[in-house]
Amino acid sequence: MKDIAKATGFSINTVSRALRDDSKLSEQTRKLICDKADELGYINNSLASSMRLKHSKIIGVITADSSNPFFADVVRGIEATAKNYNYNILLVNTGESPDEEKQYLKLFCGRHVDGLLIVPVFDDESIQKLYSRIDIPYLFLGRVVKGIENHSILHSDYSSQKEIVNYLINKGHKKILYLSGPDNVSNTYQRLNAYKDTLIENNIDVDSQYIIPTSGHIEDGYAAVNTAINQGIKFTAICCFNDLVAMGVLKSLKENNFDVPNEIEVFGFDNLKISQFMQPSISTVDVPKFALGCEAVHILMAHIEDANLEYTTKNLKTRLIFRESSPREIEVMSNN
Amino acid sequence: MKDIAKATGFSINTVSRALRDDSKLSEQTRKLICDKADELGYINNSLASSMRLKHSKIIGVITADSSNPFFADVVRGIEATAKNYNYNILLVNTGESPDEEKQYLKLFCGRHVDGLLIVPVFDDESIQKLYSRIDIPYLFLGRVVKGIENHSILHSDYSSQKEIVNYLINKGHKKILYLSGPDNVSNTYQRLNAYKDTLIENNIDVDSQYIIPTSGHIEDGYAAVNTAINQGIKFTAICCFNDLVAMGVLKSLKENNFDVPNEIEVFGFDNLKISQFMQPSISTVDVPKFALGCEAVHILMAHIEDANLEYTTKNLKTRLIFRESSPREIEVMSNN
DNA sequence: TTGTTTTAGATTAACGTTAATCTATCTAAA
DNA sequence: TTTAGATAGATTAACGTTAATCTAAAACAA
Repeated sequence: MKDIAKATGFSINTVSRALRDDSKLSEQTRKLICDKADELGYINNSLASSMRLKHSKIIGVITADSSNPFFADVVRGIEATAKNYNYNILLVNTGESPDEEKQYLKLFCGRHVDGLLIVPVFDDESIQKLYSRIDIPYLFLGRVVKGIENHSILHSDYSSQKEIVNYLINKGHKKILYLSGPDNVSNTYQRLNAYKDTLIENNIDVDSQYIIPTSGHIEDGYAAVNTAINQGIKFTAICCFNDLVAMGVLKSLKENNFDVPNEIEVFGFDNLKISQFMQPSISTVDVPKFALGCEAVHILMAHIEDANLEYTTKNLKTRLIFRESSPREIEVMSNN
Repeated sequence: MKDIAKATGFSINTVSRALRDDSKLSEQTRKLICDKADELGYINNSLASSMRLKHSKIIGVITADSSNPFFADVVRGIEATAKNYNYNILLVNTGESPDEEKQYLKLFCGRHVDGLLIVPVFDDESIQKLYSRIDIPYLFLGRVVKGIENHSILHSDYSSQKEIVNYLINKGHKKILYLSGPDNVSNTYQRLNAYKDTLIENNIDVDSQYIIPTSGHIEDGYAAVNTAINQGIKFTAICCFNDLVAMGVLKSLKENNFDVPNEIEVFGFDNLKISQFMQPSISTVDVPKFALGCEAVHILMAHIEDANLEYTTKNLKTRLIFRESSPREIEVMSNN
């Protein structure tokens, strides 16, 4: 800007105004300055602007793992919507580590992002304290943080998982394997509890052998089922923490010559795009991932615009999707 | 910092030094200040620091689509490596649009990122001009930009694709469908040229009917094969621009009752993790995605540290991976 | 005692932008 | 002719941090 001022003879401030159409400078002056700016390849230094303006037009996104297709979709939603508001996103991954989460939280505060969208880990007291101190608007995506109410935007984990288990039980399944999710993630507990509760409500014993923890990756599903089979555990259906796990499950089942769905039915969770391309295609819960990201930005923006706006937790609708790995028709199982 | 200064009675500058262990203040003073900083929950304003320091410790990443598992892996590599250098990344997606690329390029320059890692679109003159003006170190990932040499870090697209086609021809295939990639991407041309060149070298006519453009998504592969079959095109092998397309191909083939690989062999590209979990598992080219990201950061850092370092293009090694969709054994085809 | 060195900390300018406030000039109405 | 009002642009302080430079006091040697 200094160079432009020097080159055009105007004051540095007049240049700033011209570049922003701020005050009514004469069209002639404005044009002159802007042309010179183009010529010199001027690019506004947004560090300086942000510092002065007290906002950065950036929203910080702390996700667990953006290479996971689930979060990737959420992030796409965030990005697309943020762009409409003329915001950019700064994206980091915690890999589900509370320490990373804390570190990035501070980083973003220091960079003065205008808002924060977080896929948080579940259970860590010091994080709670950190959040209580943060004066930037923030929202949790698809998860809940103990002790911090009303900052989440959720998808109905508990009820969806219940629906699945109920459906399988109604179909006659009694031996349902549950491949659970990673440790420090609220969805894991909600889904697992739904599984247990539903069994109990239907007078089926909850056998801890039938609950296998995974970290939610495709190879975990593969390994878990292999192990279960080797241990001689008998089952006629498998509920997976997510579609990725279900994909691994399918491979193990195939290698062990189990017919899906006729011998074993498989249910995933999330409705990743690939799931419909698997053979067999995977029955699952459609979680509105992209919409979750969009909605989160909308809500966050409302909080950015009005610092006094009260937080409320929102719950997004999901729906079961029946595909080849566990088709809707009751007949399939009634034959057995 | 002002508050800390006020609270402790030291000058604002002494506070700054204490917080950075900069000069040798007495341990007592340092401790006093740092404790107070903790108490007040002080977080360094990195906007101000960056402005003063002339570096941001951020590297800007412009990717085509980070929800694509390929780029997701690359980004993971970038992120992991950047973290070792104590850098953070600012991630944006262009969706293969030259305009977006230009816009983000300016954005990052304005934000004074210390370096730029870009998955660029191919063919746009104005972008060339932009790049020539940028005074921030930058590298292109896995792609080439016309007119800007030596800024790329590549994987051997042309030679890998040739290897595949040669392999299929040697197996006896003459009718090889090629599902090509998106329009403005250098890999598309390199792979397509490899396909054409190899056919010609083997005295097989290049029939334009056998080359079907896709935008590289899973549903494109599905649609393309459906169309080809409906048009009555006969083929015994399909080369896909990438694994995603191959996955769509597999579904179409299955629905149309073609046996893979006995009737039709399928080859992908990229070696996504999921590819080995497909049924049948997909033969493909292993592109070192994560390593590409890592390597890119290493090189970029070298350029950040030494502005005069000369750019050279690096080519990463790939290798063919034979799986069920096109197994290695020659016997498979020699029966036909 | 004097002078030199060391230690501890303060003063100040700067990074690039913005915005409140101010000044000068021109126009037009009273 | 005088003056209010509009128009065009300049001056200046501020955002939060850092670093070069400076000052004061203490420590030590000759």
